[in-house]
Amino acid sequence: MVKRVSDAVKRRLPRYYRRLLSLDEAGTESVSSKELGALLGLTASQVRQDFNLFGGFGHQGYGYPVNKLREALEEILGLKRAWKMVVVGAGNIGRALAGYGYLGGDAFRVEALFDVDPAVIGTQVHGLTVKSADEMVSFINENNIDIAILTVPQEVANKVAHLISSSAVGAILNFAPVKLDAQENGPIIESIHIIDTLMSLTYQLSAKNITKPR
Amino acid sequence: MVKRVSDAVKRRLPRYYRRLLSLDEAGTESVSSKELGALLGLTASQVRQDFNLFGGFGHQGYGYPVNKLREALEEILGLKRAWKMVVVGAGNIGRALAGYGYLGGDAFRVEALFDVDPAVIGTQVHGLTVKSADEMVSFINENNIDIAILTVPQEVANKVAHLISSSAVGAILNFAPVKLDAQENGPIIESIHIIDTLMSLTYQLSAKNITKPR
DNA sequence: TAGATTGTTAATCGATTAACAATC
DNA sequence: TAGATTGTTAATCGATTAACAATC
Repeated sequence: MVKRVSDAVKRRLPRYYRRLLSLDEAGTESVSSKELGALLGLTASQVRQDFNLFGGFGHQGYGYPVNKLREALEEILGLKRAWKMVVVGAGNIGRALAGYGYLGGDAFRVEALFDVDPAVIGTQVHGLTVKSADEMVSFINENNIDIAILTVPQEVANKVAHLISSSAVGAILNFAPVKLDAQENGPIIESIHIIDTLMSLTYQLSAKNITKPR
Repeated sequence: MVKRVSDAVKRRLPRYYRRLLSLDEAGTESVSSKELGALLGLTASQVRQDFNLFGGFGHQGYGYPVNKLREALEEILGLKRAWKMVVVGAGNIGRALAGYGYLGGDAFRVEALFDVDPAVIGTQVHGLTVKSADEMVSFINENNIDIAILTVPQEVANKVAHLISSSAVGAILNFAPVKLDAQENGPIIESIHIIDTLMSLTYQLSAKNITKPR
């Protein structure tokens, strides 16, 4: 009954959720596929196709009940429970993410922060004491960590990712600007390449200047 | 002669570039579309199609000259010049990005960091003195800033984005978890929604457990 | 009821993959 | 030369859009 969920849909689900959350908080009772599509830059068809992958949430002539759909998405996205995370690498980005609180909610919790630098180990970051990377794998396993956020320098990213993959962690969120080698039966990997997005901007800015100089 | 570059290609260009850079630094002279595709998880066809959008860089029977292709991508992506940036919002992520240095290179430079909090204004972050948001637009215009990195709380993100759009900035890199309203003839906007990527992970972790419990 | 809007099938569009002649 | 690999056209695949009967 459950159809295949494409990557494109997978990426849209959080966007639907965020918007439905804000509609719900604003007290909106229902929303049509057309309205929601307009808010997100999608067609009404696309919205309906997407929601129908997970079941019929709408009512003809009425639209979708905001609260009910929000709840359903919360369930689908796994936001009804808390997820335990560790941050690996206490550099700029790592330290920033260690203070991460989810939109006022509590789905994501950073339980520990690791580094290899003796000068950094033992220091306090957002109420956490930086731990030695030597303790990482055992900490992940003993504390049932779900997600490891990888913010180490690119030179060692794959080495550290391998180490993480030897633990029981479920997923890695990678911020290093390298492609991590996927492991057979290893953690799910998603990457955020900030530098790629910056380059995409400079590409567009450069291309723009060719056709339409400012 | 230049064909339309799809969003999918636009997102692959930085990945090609990063890989070619590391191949070049490793002294590799040539790479075939098959080899490069394998390194990036793409088909050889796709690699050849992509490069052919920008001209014939390859040689039959030989492949692509790494250094020449890297140079070409550097040109295409606009990395031969420096881009001036400001960070708007001196919170966790903003402060982290203010210390941003590009992969040892010098294409991206953070020139200033702005905030509205009087307690933060005037403090030092990575060698920069946090400036008042009141000075932002004039600073952007007087210093020919190319890119504004937006790291303010979501509640004010669109308001601040509007303000930024009233300046001469070319692009906004948005980290706030909201969709920014696109402006007619306004800056190019790209967003990095960290929370969306986390939700995509928990979706996958949840879906995984339904079919294959651990 | 009449109007609105869904769920779902069919049509379209675009991106990816395959194929292969050209040629280094 | 023979083998390898490109550039490019054609085929396939999948995602998006359109259409419309069902129905609230």
